[in-house]
Amino acid sequence: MHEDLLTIGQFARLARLSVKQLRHYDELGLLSPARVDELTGYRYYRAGQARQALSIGLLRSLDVPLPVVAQVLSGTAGALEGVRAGLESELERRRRALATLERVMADGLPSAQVRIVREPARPVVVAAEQASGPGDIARATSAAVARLLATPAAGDVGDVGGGGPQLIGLFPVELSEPLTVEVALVTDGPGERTLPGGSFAAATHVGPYDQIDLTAHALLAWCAERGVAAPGPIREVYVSDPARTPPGELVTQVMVPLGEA
Amino acid sequence: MHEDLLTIGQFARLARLSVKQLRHYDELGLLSPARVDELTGYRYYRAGQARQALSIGLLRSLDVPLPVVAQVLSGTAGALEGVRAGLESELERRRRALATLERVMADGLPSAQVRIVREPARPVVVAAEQASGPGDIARATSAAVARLLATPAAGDVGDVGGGGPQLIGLFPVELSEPLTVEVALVTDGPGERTLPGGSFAAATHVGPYDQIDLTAHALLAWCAERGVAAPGPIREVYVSDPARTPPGELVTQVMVPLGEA
DNA sequence: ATGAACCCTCACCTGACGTGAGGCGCAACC
DNA sequence: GGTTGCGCCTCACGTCAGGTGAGGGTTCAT
Repeated sequence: MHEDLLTIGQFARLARLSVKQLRHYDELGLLSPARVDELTGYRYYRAGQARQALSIGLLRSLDVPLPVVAQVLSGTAGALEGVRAGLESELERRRRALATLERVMADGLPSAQVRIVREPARPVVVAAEQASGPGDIARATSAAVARLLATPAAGDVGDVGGGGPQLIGLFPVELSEPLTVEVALVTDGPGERTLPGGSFAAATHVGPYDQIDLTAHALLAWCAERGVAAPGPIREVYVSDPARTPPGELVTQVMVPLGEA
Repeated sequence: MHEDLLTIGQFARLARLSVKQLRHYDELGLLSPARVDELTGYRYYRAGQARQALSIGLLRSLDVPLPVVAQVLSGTAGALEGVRAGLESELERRRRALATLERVMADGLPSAQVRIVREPARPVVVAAEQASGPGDIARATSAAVARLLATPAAGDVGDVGGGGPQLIGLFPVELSEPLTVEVALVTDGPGERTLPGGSFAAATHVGPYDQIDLTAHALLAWCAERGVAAPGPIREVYVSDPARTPPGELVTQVMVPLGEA
């Protein structure tokens, strides 16, 4: 009687999905067969359901998770925006990861030359920013820098070595949340805070900012092998002017505090 | 006695890994503790193992899978190349997916205007290429086009409408492997093969080639709702010259065969 | 001695299916 | 009317790199 009903295999070919996918979507209530034989459990679909099935396949090929697909199919507007944002930041993260991986392949696992330096305490003004995870540190840092340089109090800044204002990034050693990134700007007069001095293990990073992890890891390995745990945040001193230097030649001092001595 | 041994928690802080990760790596044999208390099962690590642990964390942050991390740490050269290639193609796929998703968000789920057209049989020369999966179709197609246009037999080509040589892509409806993509070039005289004519469901795609899926899905939905299964490969007729048209304005005819009638 | 912090194993959860086992159902052919 | 072969069913387990929690033992400092 129901000659316009298709078995799951026929429908799968029509919709370019696997039988397993269709069963899974049925189980989730995302696409229920038009009829299910109560005795045998056989699923039967109408040809008209193929549009829905194809839409699921299309959205899945765009990496939209099934719960969001369900929202889209039920007509919820704007359900895709969160997915889009997530995919975009994931894409950006992967872009950086690939570039860094290529550098690791060229240079080998990082092993920087480590020096011990002594730094005086410095008066600074700071801007803090919360990062939602390790992958968000890059965004948080540049946001903090922008806020700091836009502050009117930044008029009284030092001009160390003639290289423009001296910025120092401060990053917690522990990656557990909440992750607070701080950027400090060295001032001439007394600042709102004093960045403590002391001795540091330091290494020079040459290359894009998003590959600083390589040098930081080498530095942390150096410290760890000596059983030293950093008593404060890792510092990055931005030596080059990113507006005038190509990313591959940017020079950054990376420093791990060793103590006040 | 062993005062230089660290508990798993201390070592985890030093290496910026979670305790769970360290236990997992122990289980996999990737990073075994220096000593395991036989009575209590407590794991103890040497500070010197931190470099290894940090390297694992670094490579994991670059999306290198743990088995490959193990190879790298055991000194296998070139172990990363396969990973790099995989990450690169995945990155490219995600780039396309994001652009397509943004178009879906702007235009809604695809619903193209479908016409029924009749096409004559045409003499053609063809180039075939294997694709290793749905994500590889773009590469395979452009490889086939390049091979076809480099063929010396392409001298006798038609110049339909003055728009240069007429290329037609042929893509199987089923996405199961092996996936063979073919590209046909219409010739004036008798070709090596004859592309069968018949009636087709056709829709016009405007936009980049990697978003043709949108129009194809709309077309397949149209066919599926009428219970029609394509008896041959889907055709794409490239109307615009990709060398002279920006990707957003490229025009392509997408056609699903309906039969010989 | 006691409490806090630390550590152990075991078991189950994530997403979106793929794979395979073991067992019926269905259509067609002889 | 039997048989063959394919299609369909459910159930259970694997993927990957861990996270989460239960329930219980250990270590260390008061």
